[in-house]
Amino acid sequence: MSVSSSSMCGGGETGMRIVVWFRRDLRVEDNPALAAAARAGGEVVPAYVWSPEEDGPYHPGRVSRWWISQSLQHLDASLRRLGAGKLVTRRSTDAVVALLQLVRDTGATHVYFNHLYDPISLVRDHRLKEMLAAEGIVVQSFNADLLYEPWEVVDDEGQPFTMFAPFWNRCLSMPYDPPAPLLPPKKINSGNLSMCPSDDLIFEDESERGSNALLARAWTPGWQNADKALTAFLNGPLADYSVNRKKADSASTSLLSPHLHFGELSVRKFFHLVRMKQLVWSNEGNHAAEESCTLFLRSIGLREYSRYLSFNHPSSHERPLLAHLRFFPWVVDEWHFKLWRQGRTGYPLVDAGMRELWATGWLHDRIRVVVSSFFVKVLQLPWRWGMKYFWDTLLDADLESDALGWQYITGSLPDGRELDRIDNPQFEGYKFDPHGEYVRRWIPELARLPTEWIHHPWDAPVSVLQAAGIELGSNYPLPIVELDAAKARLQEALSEMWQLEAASRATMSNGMEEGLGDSSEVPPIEFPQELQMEVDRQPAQAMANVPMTARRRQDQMVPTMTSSLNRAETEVSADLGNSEDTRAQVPFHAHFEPRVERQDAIQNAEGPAPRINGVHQNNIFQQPQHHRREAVAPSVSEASSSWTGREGAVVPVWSPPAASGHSETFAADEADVSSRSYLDRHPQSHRLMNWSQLSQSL
DNA sequence: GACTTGTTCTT
DNA sequence: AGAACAAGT
Repeated sequence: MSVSSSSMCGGGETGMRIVVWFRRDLRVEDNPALAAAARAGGEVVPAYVWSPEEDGPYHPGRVSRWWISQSLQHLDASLRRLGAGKLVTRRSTDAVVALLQLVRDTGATHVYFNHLYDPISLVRDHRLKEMLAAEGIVVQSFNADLLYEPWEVVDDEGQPFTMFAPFWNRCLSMPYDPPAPLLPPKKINSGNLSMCPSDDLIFEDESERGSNALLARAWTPGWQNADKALTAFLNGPLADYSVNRKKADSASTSLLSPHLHFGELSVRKFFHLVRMKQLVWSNEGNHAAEESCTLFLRSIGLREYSRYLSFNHPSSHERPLLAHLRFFPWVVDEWHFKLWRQGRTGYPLVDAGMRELWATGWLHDRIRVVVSSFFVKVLQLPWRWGMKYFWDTLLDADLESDALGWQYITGSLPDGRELDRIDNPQFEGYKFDPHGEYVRRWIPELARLPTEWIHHPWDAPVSVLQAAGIELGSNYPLPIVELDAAKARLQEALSEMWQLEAASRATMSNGMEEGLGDSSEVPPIEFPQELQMEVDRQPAQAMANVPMTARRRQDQMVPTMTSSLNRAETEVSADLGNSEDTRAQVPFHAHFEPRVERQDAIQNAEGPAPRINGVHQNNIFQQPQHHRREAVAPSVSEASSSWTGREGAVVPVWSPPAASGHSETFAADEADVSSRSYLDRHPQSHRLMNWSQLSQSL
């Protein structure tokens, strides 16, 4: 190594020194990278790098940042208890650079970390591995996040699955079980890190402090708390999950997703414990409880599948998987987008959901489907906007899961929902919220409306509305888009989509050369201003420890009470107490627009609305998959054949999935030649993570 | 017991 | 839309 030992903060004796790089695996238990480091007996340098600029528009939102900060404190305390010095933290615009620096600072000889599967991490980790290897550092990476690595789960022909059901069936019938969870290491051998510089990481700014303090009332990040929550769920709501999961409030759900997202909880431990419960209940003949386990495991399966999909189709967070969807003429209407975010669409269930999301950073899975389906099918807004808003506001924001969810809703999965069938929020309302309690909790304006009308106030007799103190169009909006109008518009849009698709096919077969697709690519619809505010537009300064706010949306500001019990006690009573003032709880930017403007907007929506052709007019040509066989990158095929235990030195590297029956219809996000890097093939990912900027800072 | 008709679910 | 399932003829 080129660094002299005198400059090393760890003392510099010639032993094995291992940097354990924590990311979204903020736990001590069942953490393969940490366990391997502890077992190796060398000195362990636990490290965390905060480099949000790398994530481009998908850098963590306020609530996520709050969670990280809490979780890191918890992790640090745990590590110290085990004998580790301290969690070394670094602030950088480039995690790879920061780690190289840390390796030099500490004289580390090894770097261990656990795998991630989002497109940004796949590329970054691959680069890290190459650069460390070039410096003679040993890199080992591990599976901590999944039951099985994506490349382990393939169909009978050895191809990746393109549908969830067969994927999950295969996971459940693999010839070997997912590894049993590891216990926390008994002792971590620490070098002397007292001189090793750490940066203070700042995850919130002044304006966020108040809101964040409220989060702490409802959530306790940290792996040990995650473990407690897990136990509570397994012994409590799990048994009734199959009966209760339809209810819109969160009493029946596990509330574990933020813990899972940050890796505070090991899915494998989770999986094994649920399976044990299932076995017990099965033996007892408790059919409902057994079914609950099956259903719950399925939701773990969806999480697995989201990583699987992201690995096999790295652009699935920005481009529809089914090629024809790229021609869908999304309606670019920022006003509707705003009304949706504010919970002012005139459809009570949708509005209640959006207000809960804003207020708490949480939404029941069913309601997520309702609001996103409304977004995509009734408003026909670009799905990426909705996904980005979810990303910014959800406490469990997770790029892979959210991409899967939105692709599902958009009809971009071979086994997803059809795009052309509009769900009726009124019917869904009576399904998920039969007594209107959920709506009344989040839309106090409607609190006095009888259940009969609660999900369709526009049908209510004037006398009923008057008695309830509701004046539609002023107190509470009329539907911003009528369902019938939406259906008609959707049909139009779909036929336009098919026409464009056919036209592109014609162009393609008209003798354009194959493979020109990528260069003429039309970028996806830009995010509107409101969604860009969280991106730091300043040129990033290395090591600058600035909070990343250039222009910030007005913060979420309602107390965060996620357990419905808490909610019932505090917020409801507060809401009902003074129904006049509760508007203060409704998210809005600066002010409510005057009524007149709203009427305009409604008319506007029903008349010709501004549209732009979704994406890619010229170039959506599916790459003919000539290279199927040789399409697997060497490192991956090596990995899939030699991967037995956890001790891999293999970093998952994206490689194009070979064609299977379905991938004919899949968009060509994974064009061709295997020898080129993922980045060469994915110009959009360059854009996403500002690759050029990162390269320059090297 | 083979038919209907209705309901729920789909990532 | 279509499959799987339930409950009624």
